[in-house]
Amino acid sequence: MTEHPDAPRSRRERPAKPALSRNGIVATAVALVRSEGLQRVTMRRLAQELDTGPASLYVYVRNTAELHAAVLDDLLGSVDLTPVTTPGDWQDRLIRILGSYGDVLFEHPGLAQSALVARPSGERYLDLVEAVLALLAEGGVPGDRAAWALDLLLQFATATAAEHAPRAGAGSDESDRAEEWDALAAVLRGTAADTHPHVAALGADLLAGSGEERLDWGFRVLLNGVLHTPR
Amino acid sequence: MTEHPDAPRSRRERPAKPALSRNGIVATAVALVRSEGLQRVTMRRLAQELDTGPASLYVYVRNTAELHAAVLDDLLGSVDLTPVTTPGDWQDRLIRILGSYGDVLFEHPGLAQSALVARPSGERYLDLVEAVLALLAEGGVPGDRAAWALDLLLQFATATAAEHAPRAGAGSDESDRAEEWDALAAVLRGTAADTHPHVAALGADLLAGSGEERLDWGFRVLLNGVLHTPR
DNA sequence: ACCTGAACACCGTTCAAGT
DNA sequence: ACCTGAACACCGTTCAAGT
Repeated sequence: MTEHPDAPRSRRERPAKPALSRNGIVATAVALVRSEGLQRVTMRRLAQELDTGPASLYVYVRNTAELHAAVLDDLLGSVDLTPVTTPGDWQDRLIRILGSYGDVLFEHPGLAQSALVARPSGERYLDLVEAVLALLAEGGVPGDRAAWALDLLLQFATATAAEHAPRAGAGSDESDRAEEWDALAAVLRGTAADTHPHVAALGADLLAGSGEERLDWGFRVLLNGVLHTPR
Repeated sequence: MTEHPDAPRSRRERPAKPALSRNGIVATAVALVRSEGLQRVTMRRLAQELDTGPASLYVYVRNTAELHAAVLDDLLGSVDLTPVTTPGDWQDRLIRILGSYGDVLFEHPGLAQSALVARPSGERYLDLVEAVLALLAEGGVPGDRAAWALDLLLQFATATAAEHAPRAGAGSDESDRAEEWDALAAVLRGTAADTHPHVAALGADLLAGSGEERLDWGFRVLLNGVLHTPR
């Protein structure tokens, strides 16, 4: 109303520093996570991006854990929930949704790690929960089991993604991971058959299979298990 | 042989600074984890305890992740593996072993978090793996399934323990966790039945049950699932 | 009332230089 | 050859003081 067309001409230099707000902070954090990865999204770095000091963020965000939860909830917006209403086997559709959830986390394993410790509870997360419960109900899973099955399924997907998080500290990556895998394979090969017969017998089979195959099998194990295990 | 009885009398002040070694470093780290918790066992703090600078540790330990893995493997020595050779139902015995593994991790959730990212591969871990595989074999689980079931079972126990890890940063504790739980309960109560009918229908049931009950049920779900899910 | 500079109390890791 | 002081490049969080 009484707003000047080009109002406060004070000290504004280029892109105009927008006022801080929780949404703005989270949105900037999401953009930063997308472009540079979670490791770089520290309170200090985020503050710098917003052209302020880190202390200012604490007016809108309780701590780093809460920030991560908010970022994750935002990213969860890209989970494909359409299989809820698609025709076909309910287990396959449920696994497709969980797989989509897993995909999001696989791109940000550090967030998966956070999610394990501080479960998100935002809008998008709630939508995901609703979708999973809807399909479990469609499959005839009793309510009391569905409640716990939900956690089992999401925890499995989350933990599997978290396994790929970079270890803190010095930048490692593919090479480190491969090295680790080789080391583990060597340990297994070197395991004496007389002290660890079962390990020796299975040998390389213990490491067989792609992550995707294992994930899919794990989901089916959980679903079959839920169907066969009353409380 | 040619050792002087009270040899190098040089600069030694009281408890005699022992020479550094990988074992000594890990043993000190374990003691420190036991007495002060993982959060306090940083490279710097550990070096201080050993009366040297942090750089010296890197002669014996590649990085923090490796140190954590070594500490965990040591602590795994207190996992009770006796149920392997005890009479009784194999599933119950297996769950007892997994429960004992879980107990160790529950005391050090931060280590559980590390274990998720950098799987241990030490002696004690191998003993645990052997025990789990032995019982799966006793239960008639085919080898190819047992190999993957092993990971599923250990990952579930590990992830469940990791959930209790303290969020990095400012010291939180019981009160923070209770607050979080209340917040989640409030979100569930406030969930509209028309947008999220299944969430609303289950309501507080979603949070029902103690951690122990859920853990036990989870193990049984996994075992039943494994028995019913070929690869 | 709202915001934040500056400080507090730390980190992991590396590497040039010492013994 | 082995070890390490000192530096590099950071952290999260708080709070007294400013506007």
